[in-house]
Amino acid sequence: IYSYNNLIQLLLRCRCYDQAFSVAEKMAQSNCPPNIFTYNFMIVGLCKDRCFEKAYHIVADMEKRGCPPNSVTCSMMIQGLCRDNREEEAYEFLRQMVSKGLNPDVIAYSELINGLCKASKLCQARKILEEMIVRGCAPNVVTYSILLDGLYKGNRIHEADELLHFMVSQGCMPDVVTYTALIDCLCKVGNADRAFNVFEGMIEKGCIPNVVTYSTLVDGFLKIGNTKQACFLFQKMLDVGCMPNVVTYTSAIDGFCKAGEIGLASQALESLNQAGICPDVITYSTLIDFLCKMNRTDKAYHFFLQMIEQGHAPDVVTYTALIDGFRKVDDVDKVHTLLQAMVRSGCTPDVVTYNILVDMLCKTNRIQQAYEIVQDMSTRGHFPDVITYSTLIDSLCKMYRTDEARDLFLQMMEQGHDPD
RNA sequence: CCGAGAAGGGUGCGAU
Repeated sequence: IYSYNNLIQLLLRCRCYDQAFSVAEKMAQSNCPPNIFTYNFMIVGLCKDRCFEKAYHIVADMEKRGCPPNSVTCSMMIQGLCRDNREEEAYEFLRQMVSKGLNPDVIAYSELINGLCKASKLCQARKILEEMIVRGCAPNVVTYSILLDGLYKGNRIHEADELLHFMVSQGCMPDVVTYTALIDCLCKVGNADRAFNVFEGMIEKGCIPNVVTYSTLVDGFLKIGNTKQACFLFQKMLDVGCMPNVVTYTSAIDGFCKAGEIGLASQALESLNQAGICPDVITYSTLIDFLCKMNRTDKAYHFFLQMIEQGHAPDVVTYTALIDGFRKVDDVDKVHTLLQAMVRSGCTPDVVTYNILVDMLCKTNRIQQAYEIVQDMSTRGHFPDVITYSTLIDSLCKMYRTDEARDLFLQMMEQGHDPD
């Protein structure tokens, strides 16, 4: 059975589903029938490739063949469905499992809560928390941290505070992830100083910050322009033997660049290389964006070619940063070349890319073409946001076409976008 | 021999 299961896992990793299925079929007919691990391996593979119909089929098969799904099966299905933005279906699946007498465990519930939180369905997520408690499944620190992070990111700080007290009252102590989520929340609202207090508080309580905690704080301080404190934390993490990773370095490079501390930025880039850490697509995009903003599109393009050489595929953000750079130096040809290259490489322009094109057309007095782009983006499923509208409105106002501007303003509100 | 949580990059307007 071990050999069979290993083989199946290997086949699934190579996406050879048919072969994996036929091995499982052979097992079923041999004197070595598939066990729960065999089935769960198959389900995790299928979910990763969004083949949910096949996965459902296996779950049904398991019941028929006397090897009913367990809570691992359940949580993997929920995870897969949630990653495909099918939270409702995930919940339905969980309910079905419950009705068949299977008690989902804390991980299955946490998966569902995580999926709902990531989809900003916080009220539903809270309901699941209550539901699991009613069913006698105690949430753990992971469950609470998921919900807390969701509430923080949804700016529901007060609710989060209450939940934090509740979790502690249930004897569940915050861990490094719980603290880091809170620290990130404070940093994101520009309050890195309070985040730092939380950081000191967690140490006092014996909770050791890790590389994510430090990276969060370094980024938080850089985002409010406190280079000094960011450097202090960077040094502190080295002192305590916590090694910065590609995220820490990239965050530092971005922050230093934006603060105009070019010396520090190149130092960080050098340290990254010396530490033998591989820059990733975000590191490259950060550098490319900075160079573009300095009007050094030539250098930016050089990094763009270099990243491809190094085997890092540029993504929509990389292309968009470059496109923005080239249009700001009025290199319209390059903008079009890049757009084509982007689409050819399988990168779909998103609302930010479109907004740049809209702005480019507006600023060259081609409002009509800008409107056409907005039409086009909508048909491709990218709907204009408050920035698209502001770009058009600004340009119309500057041309004294205030009636049109007002119409757009009203249209924007009708579409549910509050003016910022 | 199988499953869960936290950190980094791109777009508009803005005083003289």
